Amino acid sequence: MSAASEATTLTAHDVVEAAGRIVEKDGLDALTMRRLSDDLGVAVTSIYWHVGNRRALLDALVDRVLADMGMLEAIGSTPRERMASLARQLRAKMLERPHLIALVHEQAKTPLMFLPVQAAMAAELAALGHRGATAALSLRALQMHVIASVVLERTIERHPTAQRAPFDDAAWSNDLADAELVAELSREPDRVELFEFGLKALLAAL
Amino acid sequence: MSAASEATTLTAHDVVEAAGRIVEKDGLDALTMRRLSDDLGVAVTSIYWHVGNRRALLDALVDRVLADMGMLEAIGSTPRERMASLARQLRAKMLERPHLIALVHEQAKTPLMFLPVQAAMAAELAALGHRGATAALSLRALQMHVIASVVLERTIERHPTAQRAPFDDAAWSNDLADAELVAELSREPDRVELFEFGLKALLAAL
DNA sequence: ACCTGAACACCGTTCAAGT
DNA sequence: ACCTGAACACCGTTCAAGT
Repeated sequence: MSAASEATTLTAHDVVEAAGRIVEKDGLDALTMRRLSDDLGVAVTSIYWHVGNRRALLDALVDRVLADMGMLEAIGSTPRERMASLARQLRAKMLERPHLIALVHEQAKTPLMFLPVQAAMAAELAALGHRGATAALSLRALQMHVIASVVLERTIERHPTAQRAPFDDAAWSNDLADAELVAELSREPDRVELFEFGLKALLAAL
Repeated sequence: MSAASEATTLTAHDVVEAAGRIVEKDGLDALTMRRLSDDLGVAVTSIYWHVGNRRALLDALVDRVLADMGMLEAIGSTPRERMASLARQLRAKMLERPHLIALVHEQAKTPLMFLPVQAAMAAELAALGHRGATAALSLRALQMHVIASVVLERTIERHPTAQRAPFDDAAWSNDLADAELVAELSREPDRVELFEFGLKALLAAL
């Protein structure tokens, strides 16, 4: 089931699979047509026969990732708890394959990742008496929070400590200086705490 | 003052300026060393003498953008109003040059754009009785919201209507279907409304 | 139907050579 | 100190040619 790269003829599916492995392991920049053809033990040009071109390959890859997302289950006793659990699960799922979700985001398909939980969240919102345009706005705010959390998390991960401030001292050298605040801001943020803070605020605003 | 591309010898500053114009106008992908050298009427290789390489050029460009951000002024009578005004102004400033802030974000320097307002926001938080770690968390949540808003806005702009759902029908074909919600979600979101919703929720959570 | 090699126009970058 | 052209190793892509 796993050793699929046999001597049998190549399929478009094989190409997308191999491309997915490259991106997941070494990032989008590592996915060149030549590297891909090498991994498949085939000439560069046969890739083009199967998937058209690089752009089409990325489209197919994004579709594959979206299809792999699967359904999530709301857990908790109150509507708000259940919505929070959905948001947390979606976030966790996205963080599992950072490079691939970066690709999805680059292709502006991030909202599609939210679809599997949209209906479930709508049910919870209905339980709170929200529907129509109001429910849509809440849904989108939650969606934006989850996506933002993942996108920013990935950014932090890429460049671990690039947080030094150029005009830091100048900006803070006034009477209002709060030493503990400044010290805290110079540390790396607790991402989970930050995610939970925004999540709680949004749910409370419903 | 503007016609600076005279016959005088080239400087690193000129190179960064020209690069900024290219990115601002045609996006990051349009910035190639050869295009840049053409714009400057110079051989490709002299670029390398002045700025090292492409990576260093991008770093310099990011520094320039960050330095150009300038200070903002808190407007409003209550601390919350003043913080909201700062967030709105920062967002507006970032949206002025989408391609350049995309570059800043790609280089993981987005948090640095928040520095000019950080001290001002800290003062407002102090007025609300928040300081230290609590204030830092609030600050970061606000920061995340502004950045997320801009980053997502840019994504939407790039691919105007790529929001069709593959398993849309299946996901929604249950008894809880809310026709108005579904219709609303198929429309483009009102970005300002979405931004204000999250902003209000975060400020209320303080 | 599937795969290949040769070729093209483009990259970023290096380096010896000019003034 | 500043600028150049030639050259290198890489890209994505096309196309005529093979089986």
